[in-house]
Amino acid sequence: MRRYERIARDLRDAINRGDYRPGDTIPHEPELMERYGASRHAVRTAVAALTREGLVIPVRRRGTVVRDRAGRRRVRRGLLVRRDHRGYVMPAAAREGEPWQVHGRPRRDTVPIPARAAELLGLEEGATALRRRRVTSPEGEPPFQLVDTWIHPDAVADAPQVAERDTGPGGYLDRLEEAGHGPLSWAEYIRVRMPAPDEARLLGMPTSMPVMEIARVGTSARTNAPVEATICIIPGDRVELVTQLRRAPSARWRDRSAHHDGS
Amino acid sequence: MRRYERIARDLRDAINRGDYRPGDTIPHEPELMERYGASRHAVRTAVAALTREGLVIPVRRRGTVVRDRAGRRRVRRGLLVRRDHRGYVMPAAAREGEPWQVHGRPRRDTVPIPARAAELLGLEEGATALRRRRVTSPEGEPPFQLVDTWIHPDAVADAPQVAERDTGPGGYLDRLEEAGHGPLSWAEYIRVRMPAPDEARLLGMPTSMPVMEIARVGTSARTNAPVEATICIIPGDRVELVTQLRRAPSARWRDRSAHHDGS
DNA sequence: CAGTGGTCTAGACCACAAC
DNA sequence: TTGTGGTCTAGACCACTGA
Repeated sequence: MRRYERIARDLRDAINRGDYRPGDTIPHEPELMERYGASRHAVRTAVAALTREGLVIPVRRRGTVVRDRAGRRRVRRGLLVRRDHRGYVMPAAAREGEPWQVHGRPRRDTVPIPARAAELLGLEEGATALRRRRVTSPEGEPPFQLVDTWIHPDAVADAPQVAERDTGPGGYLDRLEEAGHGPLSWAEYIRVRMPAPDEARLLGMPTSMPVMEIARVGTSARTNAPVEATICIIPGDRVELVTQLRRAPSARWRDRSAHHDGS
Repeated sequence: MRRYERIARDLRDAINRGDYRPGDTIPHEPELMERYGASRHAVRTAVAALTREGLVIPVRRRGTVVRDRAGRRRVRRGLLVRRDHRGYVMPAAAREGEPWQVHGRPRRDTVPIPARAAELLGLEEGATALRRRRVTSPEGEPPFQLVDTWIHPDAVADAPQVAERDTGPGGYLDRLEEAGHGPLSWAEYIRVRMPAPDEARLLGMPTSMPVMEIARVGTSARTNAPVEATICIIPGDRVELVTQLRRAPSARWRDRSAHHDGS
């Protein structure tokens, strides 16, 4: 067993035993170096392993903190866009009636549009667009998802209220639909990738843990072009998509009583 | 710009320019150390960055090889289990009639069941079970998916032919259904994680790139318990799940002509 | 301002796997 | 046998940032 493996194992066991609880810090680097007679590199390699596993997260000035692992949420995937009583699209992970909270304060900025959002909206990379950004989770849990909503500049021109702080009853989607783009239709794109540093920071997750990216693009019924894109980033250890499958008509089932053996 | 960033940028540009083509090796470590006057650590950090991006993959003895990036496949997700003319479940990524190939030779082993498969089949971890393992891709492309099929030991007892090399017409699923478990019903579970070293090796991908894990569990109509689980691992840069969404009945659309503003 | 993160040097040894 | 991967030592300096 390698030295860093031994250090990592000891720390992992201690965390799993509860010697260190969520929010506690594990011993800092100089102490681990002394305790194991190891170089800083070896200690850092050990802690990096725990970080990749999502057990701990380094926090500047405080030390390496044991992460609150809230467990995996099963996200039931259907084919429906659900909207809550205010008209906002419900998080796919939300159970009916379940209270959700916002972490920090939601942002509303006009920023240079990154490659992925530009691709989804059919824009040039580097142009600026309106972004709404918020971090949410089920009530009482650590951050679950980072949600960015991008609105196409043309659509903002059609429905200026979508750029306001208060988008009015039913939210920005109703404004877009009223402005001649309704009824919107949506497609969903799911990818796997590593988080950008700012995404990881906002989600309280290590950059070495992958995320699931769920992008939903709303297309105008009038122009048949994308008008809004919502990109949802979820830490990989927090989510599992679940779907009940049906048997396709071609997926025959022959039971043993019906034994005519047709090719 | 950090030294390793500069090295990484130069190599990235050279690869994108086509100076190094898929299958070529980039200059090896001693040469890069000399060319940039950098330590091995700095050079390795630079190459590690390219590896994370999926541009290159280290191959023992050959060097660091430029990866054949076959691009992302859009996997249209529906709710149906499709089976081909032989009765086998079709890869979700397969287009109708598209030829697929197998990489290496399919394996059929009785091995200790890992945690994930045990969980899906409701077995104790460490017990042994029958695994069929194969790596497939669309014809002519590098490995796309690693598919492991696990069959519950009880189900093997019910339908011994599923453990044979030739599982007969319609494949193992027909054998299970004939043995009294039909019609099977399936659920699908999608997760995000980092690959195990052997998974990464079989898929020709770096261990620092995430994978999408798509698990399909078949449940017996008779016992109402899982009888088979198929776990499909796909490199994160090769796949995108796509779903067309429908509007839920509650997701009202009010057009501007119908302006009665009902709360 | 302490304790991380990140970068960097200049060495070392062993394992592994493909050519 | 060669060129990786991986591990390790023993240093160094700077940046960041939250208590």
